[in-house]
Amino acid sequence: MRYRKIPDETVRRLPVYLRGALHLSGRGIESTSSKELAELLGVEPWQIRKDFSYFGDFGTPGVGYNLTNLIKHVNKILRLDTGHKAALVGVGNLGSALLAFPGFGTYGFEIVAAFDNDRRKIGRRRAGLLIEDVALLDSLRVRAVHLGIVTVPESASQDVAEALVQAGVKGLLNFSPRHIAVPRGVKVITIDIAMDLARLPYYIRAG
Amino acid sequence: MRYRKIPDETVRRLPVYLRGALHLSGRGIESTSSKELAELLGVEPWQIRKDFSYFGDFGTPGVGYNLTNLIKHVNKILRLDTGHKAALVGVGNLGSALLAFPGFGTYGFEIVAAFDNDRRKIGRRRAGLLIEDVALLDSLRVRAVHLGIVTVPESASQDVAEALVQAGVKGLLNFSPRHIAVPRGVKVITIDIAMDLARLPYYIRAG
DNA sequence: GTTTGTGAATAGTTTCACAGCA
DNA sequence: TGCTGTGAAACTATTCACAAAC
Repeated sequence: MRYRKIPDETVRRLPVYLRGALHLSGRGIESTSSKELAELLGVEPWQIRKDFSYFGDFGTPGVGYNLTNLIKHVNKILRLDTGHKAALVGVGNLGSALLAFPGFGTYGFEIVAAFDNDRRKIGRRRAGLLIEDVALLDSLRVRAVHLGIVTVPESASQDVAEALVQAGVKGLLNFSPRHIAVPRGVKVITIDIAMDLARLPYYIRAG
Repeated sequence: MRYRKIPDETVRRLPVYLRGALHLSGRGIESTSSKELAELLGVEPWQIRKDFSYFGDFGTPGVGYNLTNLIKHVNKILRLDTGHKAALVGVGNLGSALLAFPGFGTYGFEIVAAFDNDRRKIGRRRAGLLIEDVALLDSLRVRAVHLGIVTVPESASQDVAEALVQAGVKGLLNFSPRHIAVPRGVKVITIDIAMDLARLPYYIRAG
């Protein structure tokens, strides 16, 4: 059935399915089933079918899902079909690692700008990208960059986020361990690495 | 009330509260309220109170929460009170960044070993830590290391995970973009950075 | 026979509203 | 008065089971 409200959890899982579909497709496979995809991704088949059911008929009963078709549809739903430019702010250890990280290309992202406030870094290059002065963040508006990756220290992340929003950025991937307040219409996803590690010991019983 | 089943979502949020409590405590503040903590962390006050209610009486009605007490209790619930040793496998860009990352200390973690399979890296140092041969992962057992951080390429992560489990590791923080299968009793938390970024465009309307 | 798509049942989580304590 | 702690209500998500499609 079409046009029901899409659960947030479904949106969270769609990139997982997309990753699996791209993986299989990259190996020359043309179609898959919810069972096969579920096994690959470590999820349940009915979850996949249910999630896809919110968006319409992806598959063919008795046969499965055509991968090209599946990838095309999920890309469209997630608005990944047009490609996206991102700017990274904070070229420290983590920032440098992300600039060199090939994984963003998988989903059609390209980091087109890097900023820092350190005079010794500005003007240099990392992973082929010129490091610009963070004071000149506003140039992102004319460059049509709508995504920002924040890898600055905790103490600077709110200010940097505000500057990015000021420059027209609509989505932020925040690696600093704190909540970032943004206006309506801007979405922040925070990855707090230490915090994720902090959940592990709870699940380790009688170790 | 004590000893109800603790929702997974509550366990996921406890490190957030801990982070907030540590932040306030570090500024010399002695007590807080669910309202103040909620504002700091960008969550709702009743959510905090509800979550804490699963574990017993943390607070004082009319007053709030004593931060020292709160931190001690949450640390204990999350089993962070004893400290944990972690080993990192894969000293590439991301791995190197994580070795230098100070945030793990916040929750009592220490990375005590780093491994790679690259002959040119083995024997060298990163962030003060000797890079060891991944073939000698088994030494982790006698070193009582129970947590592993996996920053190897996708193609190697399942093998590395199995070697870590073989060496007695009970919890894995996986940065490779794929599902890792592990035996019962071992917990994996996967951070797929590109995938998190891939969710952003969906939430950006009329941009 | 196989696999999808989905209502219905079940399970889990969030939110409310307020009693009770300091 | 102010703030916690928590049942109950409202909401959301997962799981099942099977009819329909190939």
